[in-house]
Amino acid sequence: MRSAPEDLTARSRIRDAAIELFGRDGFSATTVRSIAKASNTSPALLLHHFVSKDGLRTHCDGYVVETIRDLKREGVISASQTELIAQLSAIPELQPLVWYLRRALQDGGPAAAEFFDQLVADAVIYMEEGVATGRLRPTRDPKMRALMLTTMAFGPILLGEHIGRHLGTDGYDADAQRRALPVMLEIFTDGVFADRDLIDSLQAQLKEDQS
Amino acid sequence: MRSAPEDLTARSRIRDAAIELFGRDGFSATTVRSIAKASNTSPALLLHHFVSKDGLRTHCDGYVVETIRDLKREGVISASQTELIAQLSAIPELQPLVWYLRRALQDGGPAAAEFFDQLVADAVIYMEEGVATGRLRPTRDPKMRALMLTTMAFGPILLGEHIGRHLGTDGYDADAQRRALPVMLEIFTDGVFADRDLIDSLQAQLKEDQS
DNA sequence: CAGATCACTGAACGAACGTTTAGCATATTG
DNA sequence: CAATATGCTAAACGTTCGTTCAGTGATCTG
Repeated sequence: MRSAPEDLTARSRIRDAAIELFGRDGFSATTVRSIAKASNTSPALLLHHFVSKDGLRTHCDGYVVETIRDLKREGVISASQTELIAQLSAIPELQPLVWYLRRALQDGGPAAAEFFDQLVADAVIYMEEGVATGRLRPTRDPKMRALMLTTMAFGPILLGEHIGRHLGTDGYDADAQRRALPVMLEIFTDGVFADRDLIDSLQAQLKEDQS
Repeated sequence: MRSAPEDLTARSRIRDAAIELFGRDGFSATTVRSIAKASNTSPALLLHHFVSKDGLRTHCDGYVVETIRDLKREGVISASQTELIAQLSAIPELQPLVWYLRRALQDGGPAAAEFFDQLVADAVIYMEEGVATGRLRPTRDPKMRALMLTTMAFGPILLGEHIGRHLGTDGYDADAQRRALPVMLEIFTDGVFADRDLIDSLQAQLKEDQS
């Protein structure tokens, strides 16, 4: 993933090939033999290093989570969920990582959970700072807002195929993100609802429920 | 899906079981034998009716798309993408349909594409009406806004597992949606960004590019 | 330099997969 | 009433799956 395959140890070549194939085709559609072939090794060596196919998945999960954490610490990528994936996508070598995360977030499992929770926790802090400096509006429920904004930020990423079909791009790539930016800023600066009836009536009702 | 399994023909029982299992476990993790068992039939009968496992998938795709279209026409569910899934989730018998769509949207395929495109097209119309009546803010790019709002609306649905973990709910169910509603209204009424620097500078730049 | 450890392989195993086949009832049709 | 079609099944086929095994050559170790 970082240099030419022939330079790396067989163990890391297997891991990189697995991350790419698991992410692209899914876990159960990826065979041990296809990973061995893609990494120029043998099925037996794969199991020699990782015990079983499930063991390899667990190893990949841990590796991906750790890599993301390292990239954050090194400042290569920021902790903001809206920018994180964009930044990852901008580095071609890390593209398989994005695919893998995409697949893992949907299929579940501990790696995806840890990744997602870290993202939400970061968003809470990031937004607290934004509110303090006056860049972001305050909210009555910071944790809920961070949670919902994080999940919504993943919508375009998870459905990148359909965005690509509409915009003629390769998924939700840099070009698509650039073209979507104006309406995204529109939405998140001025909102979408023009009148305040909806939110006012809800807040009145919530106050009534409290008393 | 509509009444007790023993009342239906074997053909429809197979189809319903397939929709449930494909949606829950994915296509390649679901076996012909497991579908046959869940529908109280035999693998041979499944292939007698649907030629192959792929044929069954194609049939399910068509059935799901057609069912959604019928429900829209009958007025059981609305065409608004933000409410559609919530309305589908509210009808327990249709829950497998939501799972199936979720899986199909991620895996791709013609059924998911048609479903998604229909959703975006409906959103464009729905929002045009909203702007005309003054309920929604106007936008410079109605199609792009409809596209992005539709994809973002799917974020919480696709990542329901993680929302459930944070809120203690069963995914993005009715309870989770109710609790998220205040911040969602907050976000889509007042926005998130407090100052207009971001959007102003972008618009200035866009104007500059035009000239 | 003997012995243990390590990276690695080809061949094979049992299980499970999607699919085929031959055949059995029960209707429908000429 | 014979003939055809339909709904359905048990058994088996060939393939591919994840995994095991026996063994080879290189490298490290005492």
